[in-house]
Amino acid sequence: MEKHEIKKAGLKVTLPRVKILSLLEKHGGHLSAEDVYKLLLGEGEEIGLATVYRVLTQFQTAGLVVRHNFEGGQSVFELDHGDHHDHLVCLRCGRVEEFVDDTIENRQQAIADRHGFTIKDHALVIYGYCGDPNCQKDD
Amino acid sequence: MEKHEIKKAGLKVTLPRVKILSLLEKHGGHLSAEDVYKLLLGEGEEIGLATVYRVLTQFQTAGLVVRHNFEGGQSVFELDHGDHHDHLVCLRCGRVEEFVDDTIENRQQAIADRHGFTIKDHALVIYGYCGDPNCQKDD
DNA sequence: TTATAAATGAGAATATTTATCATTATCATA
DNA sequence: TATGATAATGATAAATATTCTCATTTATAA
Ligand SMILES: [Zn+2]
Ligand SMILES: [Zn+2]
Ligand SMILES: [Zn+2]
Ligand SMILES: [Zn+2]
Repeated sequence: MEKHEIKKAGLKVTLPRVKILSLLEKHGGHLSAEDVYKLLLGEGEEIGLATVYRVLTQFQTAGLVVRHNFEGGQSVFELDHGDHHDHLVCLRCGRVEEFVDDTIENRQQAIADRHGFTIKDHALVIYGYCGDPNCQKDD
Repeated sequence: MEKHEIKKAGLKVTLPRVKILSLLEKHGGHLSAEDVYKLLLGEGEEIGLATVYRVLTQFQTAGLVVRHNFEGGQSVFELDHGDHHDHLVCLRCGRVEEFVDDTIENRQQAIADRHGFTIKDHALVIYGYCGDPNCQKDD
């Protein structure tokens, strides 16, 4: 239940927080702050955009969600299920697919070691055209 | 010579374009549009920020520079020497180091194939703390 | 040299995100 | 359950990054 997760994160259980977390759980995908805002408005909820940004950032700090900075404007957020993954993003339709590759993950560690870096995070995004015929046709 | 590269790119050879390209060649590193703007102002050049953005975007389109969207606000630009590479970014001092790993590059292609994606581009950024003692100490 | 088309620079406009602050809601305690 | 200290909210302003507009200047080919 959302309330428990929010409490566990050390945050007060408020209506906006419950609504945002529920939406992320229901939707599943990768949503921008504005997406979340508009979807909640569409559901008849009263919420402010500033609150959405604030809460998403708090959820990120608490480890409930991850933020991704794909190309093009807005950050997107998704629930953090603890399973790190990287992304394929379609430049035509915006579809996002997820993947993990242990070989890549391991190579990154080796590279960081060689450069004397301590890894805190990483982001691998493959941009391209997804399998949809409309996205594959070149113009 | 810069003039030739600009002409080759199908762009008129103008003072701002030559200055920006020279700066990128001289500096070598990863500069934001604002960095470029301020460095040129510091050299006594008269140039507008809008022109810097415009020209960098044109250079990117022409394949003279690459744009990277690291975490935290501004895009950064570097000369495109045709040698693709990915980046290590220090979260403390901002240092940027470059690397290429053929294994990672190949794995990406395999992943895209499996998902039916046609790769157009990709970005791999490893964030962490670089070797500098000031950056390694945790607080 | 001149005409034409393109480029520039200043500032307005847009887009995304964060900060401010008066009001409201939460929740531990009584 | 009522209360009050404290934290959260939402409207709006502000900050940040980038793009657009347009009058003026500049490049280049004839
Ligand atoms: Zn990964
Ligand atoms: Zn994902
Ligand atoms: Zn790469
Ligand atoms: Zn680089």
